[in-house]
Amino acid sequence: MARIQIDKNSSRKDVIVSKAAALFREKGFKAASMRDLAESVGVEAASLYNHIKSKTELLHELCFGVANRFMHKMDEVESERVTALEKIEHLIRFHIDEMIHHYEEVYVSDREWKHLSDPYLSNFQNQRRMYRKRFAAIIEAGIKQKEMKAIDAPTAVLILLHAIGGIESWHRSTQKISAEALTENMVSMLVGGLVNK
Amino acid sequence: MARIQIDKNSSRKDVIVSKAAALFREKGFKAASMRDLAESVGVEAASLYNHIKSKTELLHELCFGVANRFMHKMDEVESERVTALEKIEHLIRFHIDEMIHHYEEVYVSDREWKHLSDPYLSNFQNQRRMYRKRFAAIIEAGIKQKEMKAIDAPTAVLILLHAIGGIESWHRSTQKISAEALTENMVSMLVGGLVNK
DNA sequence: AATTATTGCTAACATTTGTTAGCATCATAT
DNA sequence: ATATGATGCTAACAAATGTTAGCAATAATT
Repeated sequence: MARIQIDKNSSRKDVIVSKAAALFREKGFKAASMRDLAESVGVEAASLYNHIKSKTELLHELCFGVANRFMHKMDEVESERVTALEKIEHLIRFHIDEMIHHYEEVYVSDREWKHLSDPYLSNFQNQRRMYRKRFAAIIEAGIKQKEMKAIDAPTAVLILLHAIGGIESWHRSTQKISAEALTENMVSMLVGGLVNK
Repeated sequence: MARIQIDKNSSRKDVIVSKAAALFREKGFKAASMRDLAESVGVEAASLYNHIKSKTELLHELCFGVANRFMHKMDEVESERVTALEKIEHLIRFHIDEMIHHYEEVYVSDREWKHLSDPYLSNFQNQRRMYRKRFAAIIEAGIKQKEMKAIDAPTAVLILLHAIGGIESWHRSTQKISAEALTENMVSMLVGGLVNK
């Protein structure tokens, strides 16, 4: 009889959630079936329900796991006693790092949250809006201090966040430059686009 | 008896494809059903098949319609007799313009092409790869001419294309700045991130 | 060793899905 | 006015989907 293999510090549910992230990333939430997931876990579809309540619960776990990490980082960065530009760079580096090392979860959270259902959906959207507002506020502070050029802060946020999402293409490319080189190139280009030269 | 309304220069199929773009953008290709589409067109689901062969054909039309427009523009820009930096700016402006005025099609082509099936899938992926290669080549030329700073060209392409995809958020935001302001802000930040200051 | 709680399997379910067949209705051209 | 092709409708289909029930096997606890 098949059994879901676990290593210490991770429950069987964790294994399922993690496999779900990979699958949802590859096929999209809607196109990924519970039977697909079961196969990737090495078990029959019905058996998954001993560990999870529903397919959507998997999406909740992924989306809010990611959202919470970003919110926590925002708290941290906001309380740093450094220039606005440095705060922005810290956030950018965090985003890049997350996108490199927790690719699947972050990607799924970013692209598939539409398939959440209320009240989770509104909740998630609110968190997202808040996060961007706080991000924009830092940029506006930097503009006021003349550290950055006078651009529309919400637009800058949108550019930054989506640009970093492009790391998806890096993951899928056959000839990857190193993670460090990728990071420095991105930071250089994105911060370079903000500063008051 | 219901009838698909057409205005001159657009067939009934065009109407369906256009409604499909809006629907696929909103719900995603997999989650959007033919019955949804039929309702949005104002007709019964089965009636759609008098005009189209399959659901996937709709995705083909959208994806290759967009891809062709971008390829055509690339041909045009490559043959311009201007600096590499100007070529890049032209491409950026074209992307922004497409994303503003043909939002739904471009967005769907960008996010849902995974659901194409071979041979269309490979075909589309190839076109995409080619486009990015040509884009990167222009950047590399600009670097050689010292117009831009020495960054990894494929990474720069990935940043540019994904950043512009962020216009999606602009469309959905309640308080939009004008399309012109959006364009100039984006160009300023993206070109600013490239130039050798 | 015996009992209990976890975990997995088979079978089945109700829905939803894309699509087709067959027929009715409309618009257009003769 | 009649014929013809285009367009629409109802009904139905097979396949795929998420999920549940009931039972068997395994692991954990006493």
